Amino acid sequence: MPDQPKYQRRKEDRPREIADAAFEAFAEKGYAATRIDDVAKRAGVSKGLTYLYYKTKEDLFKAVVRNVVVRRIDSLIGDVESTELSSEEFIRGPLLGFMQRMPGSPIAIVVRLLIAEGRRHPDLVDYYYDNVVARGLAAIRDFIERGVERGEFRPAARELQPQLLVAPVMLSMIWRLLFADKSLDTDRLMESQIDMLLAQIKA
Amino acid sequence: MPDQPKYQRRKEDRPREIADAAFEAFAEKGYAATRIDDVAKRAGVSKGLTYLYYKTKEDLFKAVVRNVVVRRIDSLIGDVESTELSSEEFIRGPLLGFMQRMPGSPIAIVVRLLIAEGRRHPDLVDYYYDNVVARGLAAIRDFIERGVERGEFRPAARELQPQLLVAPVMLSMIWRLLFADKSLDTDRLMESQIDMLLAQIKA
Amino acid sequence: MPDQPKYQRRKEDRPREIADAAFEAFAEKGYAATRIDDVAKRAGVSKGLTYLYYKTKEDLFKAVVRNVVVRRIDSLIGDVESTELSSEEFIRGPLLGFMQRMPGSPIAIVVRLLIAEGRRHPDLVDYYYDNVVARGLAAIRDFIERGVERGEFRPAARELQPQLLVAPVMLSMIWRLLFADKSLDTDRLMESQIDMLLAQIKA
Amino acid sequence: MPDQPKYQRRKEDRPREIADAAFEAFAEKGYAATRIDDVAKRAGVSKGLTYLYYKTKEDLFKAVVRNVVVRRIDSLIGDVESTELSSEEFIRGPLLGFMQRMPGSPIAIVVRLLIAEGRRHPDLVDYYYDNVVARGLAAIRDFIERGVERGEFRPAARELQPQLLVAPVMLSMIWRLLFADKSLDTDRLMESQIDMLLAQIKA
DNA sequence: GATGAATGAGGATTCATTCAT
DNA sequence: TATGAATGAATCCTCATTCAT
Repeated sequence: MPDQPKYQRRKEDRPREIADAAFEAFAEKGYAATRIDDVAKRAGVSKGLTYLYYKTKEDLFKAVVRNVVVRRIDSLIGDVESTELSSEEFIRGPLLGFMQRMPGSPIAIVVRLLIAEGRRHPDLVDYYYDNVVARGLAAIRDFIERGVERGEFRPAARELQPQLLVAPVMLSMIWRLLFADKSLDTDRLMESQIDMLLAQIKA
Repeated sequence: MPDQPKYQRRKEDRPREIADAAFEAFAEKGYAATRIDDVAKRAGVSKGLTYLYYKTKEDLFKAVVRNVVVRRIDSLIGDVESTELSSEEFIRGPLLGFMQRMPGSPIAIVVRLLIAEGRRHPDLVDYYYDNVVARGLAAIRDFIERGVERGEFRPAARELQPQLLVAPVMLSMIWRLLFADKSLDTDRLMESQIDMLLAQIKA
Repeated sequence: MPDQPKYQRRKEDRPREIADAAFEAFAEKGYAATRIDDVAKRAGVSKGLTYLYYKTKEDLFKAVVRNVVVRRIDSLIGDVESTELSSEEFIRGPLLGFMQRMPGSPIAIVVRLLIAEGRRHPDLVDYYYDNVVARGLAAIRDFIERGVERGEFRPAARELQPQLLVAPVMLSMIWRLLFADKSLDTDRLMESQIDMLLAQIKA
Repeated sequence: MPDQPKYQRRKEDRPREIADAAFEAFAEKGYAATRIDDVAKRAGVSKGLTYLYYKTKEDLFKAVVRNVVVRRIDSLIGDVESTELSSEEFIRGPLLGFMQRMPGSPIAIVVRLLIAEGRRHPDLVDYYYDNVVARGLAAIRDFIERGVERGEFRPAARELQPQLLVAPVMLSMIWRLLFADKSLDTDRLMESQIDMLLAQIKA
């Protein structure tokens, strides 16, 4: 197809296209090893254009993280909140599903990027904490509180550290990132954790 | 004689000194941002000498990981194995202590390095898996088996995924690496997990 | 109609407007450090339009120099020539005034630009020499000749190098460009020089 | 001559060699148009080595200016001060010679560089002012004072602006830099100026 | 063995210039 | 004409690696 012009104007889409390409590249190679040239090539764009939308490589990195986080986290959390199931049904159903999807989601990759580069981008870490971690933990606490009020959970459930629910998700993420081939039934891991937690807090 | 060196160092220690310096540097700045010059300076050695012992920066990185892993893991695990307590006493005592020390140990830093750079060093990841993960998991399995045989644990304990014990350790590691300042009682997290697990498996 | 342009500008003015904007920019930052984008923004015009009138940045530079030179030099010299004063009155009056205005005039900035970039634009230097320097020197020579013929100056005045009159102007220009803050009474400098010159050549 | 090793260690000489090469390059092309690569090539050195001695291009520029100034100005001024001639003999002899050498000296090139780049390097301009301009002016004032005390100059000579002596030097410098080919007898220009000045101030 | 001066490939960034709209 | 998105060559600077001493 020799008709493809090498010069196209698509102002609207470029920033997202470039950020998406950058996400792929960072995911594959990490921040430091990714060359802007690579990103541009992936996005089908010249190196210079990247700089039109993102002043520096660091800017691009930040955009990528925020982008992925805001775009995905809302949809993930959104799924969870719209429910009228009993607490246990909800946990064993939508919540478990949500948790099981995390290790394969782009969030996992963002986590890796943050672990690798977080030191040099404390504002990004803060952003991630505020928009993902804090919100997630709050959601869990609210959910437990509601369960207690409904009489589904024992009052002592309020003492539960929400991170106990997150821990197997975290381990599964890291496991997959590092040992993709070494089998671990991450789904069952989370189920077991939920079993244990429910045994503890059910009324 | 002003030509006398300030201090006499045995040549045999040089490789280790360099690797230790490199570990510090990598821990502080990450792999990419660490310059060989930094490492040499930290080790009190010239840049050229570094290359005498480690052909490339990558070699040095690998040596660092292996070094830290073998040197520390043995001592950490060693502490745990020499015991004649009951299974529960052991878990609540030495094992818990071991787990609680992990997030602050060099292993946590190695984990970060592996997460950040693992993609490009699959052999390192394998090495880490074999020498840390696999050994750790096996140790847990052996321990449970012994508990079952002793009648301290229910036979169903054999089905337990050892990663359930590791999960809160993992989460605590990552939490500290990223959110050092955002308080989380990681000690209590691990205790709670152990409480839950014991409730599940105790005879 | 919101589509109506805020102000209507005649197309014929565009080249001059752009050149004026470029003059300002070059004056402020120098040739190399001036971006075409800056010039366009100053002119209230798009970058592309600049290229419609000036094929390259160099073209623009040349236009700027020629522009400023022709537009200003004529007005400056014009002020001087229309007179019927005696030679001494003329020198101490209009000519001195003209000289004293030079260091603050755009000519001074063109001089700086030529000094900085002249090497790469010999044609521009020639242009400047022909249109400013040669004309100026000739005017001085003519003036002296007239004074001699009128008996106001001694015949030996013909031997005078016109540059003696220009020298303090030159020094004042450079002084202001470089040492704006280090005070020098440039007006008095030129007066003194004229005193000395007149003492030499007066009949 | 295939024996010339491409790898030579001459730590002592490098900085000066590089600065000298840079001086040449800046003199020829100006600051902005000079590539570090050019400088390195001229110095017979790799690009990287330049950065070992000069952290940035700007540093190199500053070193060049300071270098040239300090190295040359002292020798030039030194020639002048060691004398026991009468004031007039001194002016017409060593001082005139000194002035006549200026336009062809490296100082002239530094002047051009400062005029071109001074805006962006105010500290350099200050340095130049303090080390060249101020010292030069002070020397002239001292010299006149001495002449007055000796009865060789009239007391009114103290009112003379030293810049009157410098003006033809300045003009000659600029003239040569720009109009090398357009003849001007700069030597005679300075002689004439000295004639005029002496006529004014001689007792 | 040690040193650190020297090399040079590699990558971020800028900006004059082009061209689809 | 007029715009400004898009291009890509050019250039600064870094740093792993080499090698004369």
